[in-house]
Amino acid sequence: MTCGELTAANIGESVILTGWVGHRRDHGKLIFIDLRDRYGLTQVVIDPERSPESAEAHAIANEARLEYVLRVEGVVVRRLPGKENPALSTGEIEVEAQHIDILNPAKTTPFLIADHVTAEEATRLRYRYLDLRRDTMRKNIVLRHRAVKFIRDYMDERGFVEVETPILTKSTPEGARDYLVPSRTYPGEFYALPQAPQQFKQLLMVAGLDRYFQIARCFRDEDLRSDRQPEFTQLDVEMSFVDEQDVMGLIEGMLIDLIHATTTKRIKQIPFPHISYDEAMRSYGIDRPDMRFGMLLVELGDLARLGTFKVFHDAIDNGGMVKGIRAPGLASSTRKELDALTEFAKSLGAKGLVTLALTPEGPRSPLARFMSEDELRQIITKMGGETGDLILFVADSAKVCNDVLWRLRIKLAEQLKLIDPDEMSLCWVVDFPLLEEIEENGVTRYHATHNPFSGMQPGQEAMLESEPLKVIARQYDIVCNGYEIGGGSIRINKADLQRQIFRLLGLSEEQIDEQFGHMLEAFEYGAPPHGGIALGIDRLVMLLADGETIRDVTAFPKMQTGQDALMRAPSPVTEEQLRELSLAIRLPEKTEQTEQKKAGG
RNA sequence: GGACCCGUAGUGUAGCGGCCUAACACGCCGGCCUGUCACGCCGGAGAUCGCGGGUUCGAACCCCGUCGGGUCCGCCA
Repeated sequence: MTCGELTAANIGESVILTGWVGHRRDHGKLIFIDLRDRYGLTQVVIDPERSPESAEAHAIANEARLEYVLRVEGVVVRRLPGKENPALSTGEIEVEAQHIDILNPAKTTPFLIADHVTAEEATRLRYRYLDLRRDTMRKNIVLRHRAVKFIRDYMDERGFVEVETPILTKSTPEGARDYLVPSRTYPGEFYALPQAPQQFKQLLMVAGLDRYFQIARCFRDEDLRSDRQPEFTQLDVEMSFVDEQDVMGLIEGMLIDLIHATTTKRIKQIPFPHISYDEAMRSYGIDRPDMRFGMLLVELGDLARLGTFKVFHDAIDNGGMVKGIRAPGLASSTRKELDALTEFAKSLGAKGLVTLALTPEGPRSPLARFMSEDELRQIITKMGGETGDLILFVADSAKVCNDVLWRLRIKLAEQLKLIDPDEMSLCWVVDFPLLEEIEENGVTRYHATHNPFSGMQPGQEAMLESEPLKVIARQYDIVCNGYEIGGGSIRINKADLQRQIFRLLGLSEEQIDEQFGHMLEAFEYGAPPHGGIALGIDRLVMLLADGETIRDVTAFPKMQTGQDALMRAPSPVTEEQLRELSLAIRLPEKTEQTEQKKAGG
């Protein structure tokens, strides 16, 4: 019998409940205890004058404190008329205690176990087992279970086979920093924890497994964010003899059903819209557009050349652009509010913000001094401005314009309450460039935007030599509410083409053979055309749960420093353990600067 | 590696140069209470204001450093 299941239908039954003391309301004679377990809350009432046994129960209830573990024997009774609690599923009844055992007392907890009480992150994580007793946290963990269960069933029903791939594997040069595990038997050599099962799943396709998936743990030794943990879980999928539509169709269907099965949220648009990378950057300034609201970015183009406004002209002359965003109803913003927006923009790298307020009395803007009324009107028309709007411009490089405006767009939407919390907006971002140019130690080189295994649009192989940056990948990202929740591609399955990509990425023949020889070799034994996708389960569940951070949907997450506050990891190991692994610790030397500061105080 | 925010009883907050002998709520301890449900009432304990240094007649409050947590950039799909 659980604390969540008793209803009027059980009236008269003798029951035994076990759980934690959630609340205790002591009226001197009468005592009410809200007994809590995973399933809910049941009110236990202790009346000392009901019977000789209940007097004994009363004495024990008198001792019980918050979070004590109790076993209650009693009878289910209907609550007195007018005393029902409609907020509770068990609110029609209560359990009249005949006998109570304290199974275990509890120290006063460092924070109250209640949803309206929140402690600092570090305290919550240090006592995670208490934090997880809270209603929302427990619901999040259960929701995560249901989501993963749903996904497993969905994939299974469609013929996918879940295959476990190694956790101890090989370090590879591309991508994130690896977590390394020293080998005892091969002194000086290391395993690496997988950043993703990418290569294994492709090898499973060569093996003819045809439809693979895995709820896979992945590891990346990079700094944390609210939506990034060093270990995280992916739904990893790979399929043979498929094209982009097959993979996207499968995942789209799964996400729609998953959202409907686990939440009451509406999906803004089905089928999910497709948007090209270029269009996403143009209209949203970011490759993971939040499509729950409008306020698209607009580039002024030649209109920026109207008038004599030097800020605009300079931006264009320096190869940049002028881009703006229209905030409905903000024309009446005060000087102070505009300054705050400008400060925000500056903190993101803009030199400033050019404002244009469309007040009922007419446009108010620094621009007015530098152009005619007619010219200003052209710009307003281009921006779709209406009376009452505030238009904000950034004049800079494309990168700065986009960086500033996509954040400004989100900030303004939150401010204007344009985001409906009951709505989810998903979209596919497609037509990514295969390669991008990055600068590393002063040297520019090519870098795979997704991963080095992504294929390219048919017929573009020749462009790899002539204009590699214009090659479009067969890649697709799935974006939900402005979060990238997954991405994948149709892969390369030909050894020579794969080798060419590695070369373009700057790997020597020796490196290719050493690092990826096994893949290239496998491709020579009849590798089928194949492609797949990986979805970030943590982020996905966070969105389903309306969470602010993936820590809230992870049972035992790490702090931003990468430490586990509960287990106190990482931690030193013994000299003996190091010796077995042929390892010696060489700590970084203290910098002279630190010493000087201390001495100079 | 960098920027910003936070750090005051167990928890969450207020106080932001002298009205502080540090306040409030919840929790904790004691007492009262037979219908509460974030019960109520009365009383009590509990804080060297993260730590170190400085400025000042005087610092929780200002400055510098440092530690811890968070958000972000870099990094990372």
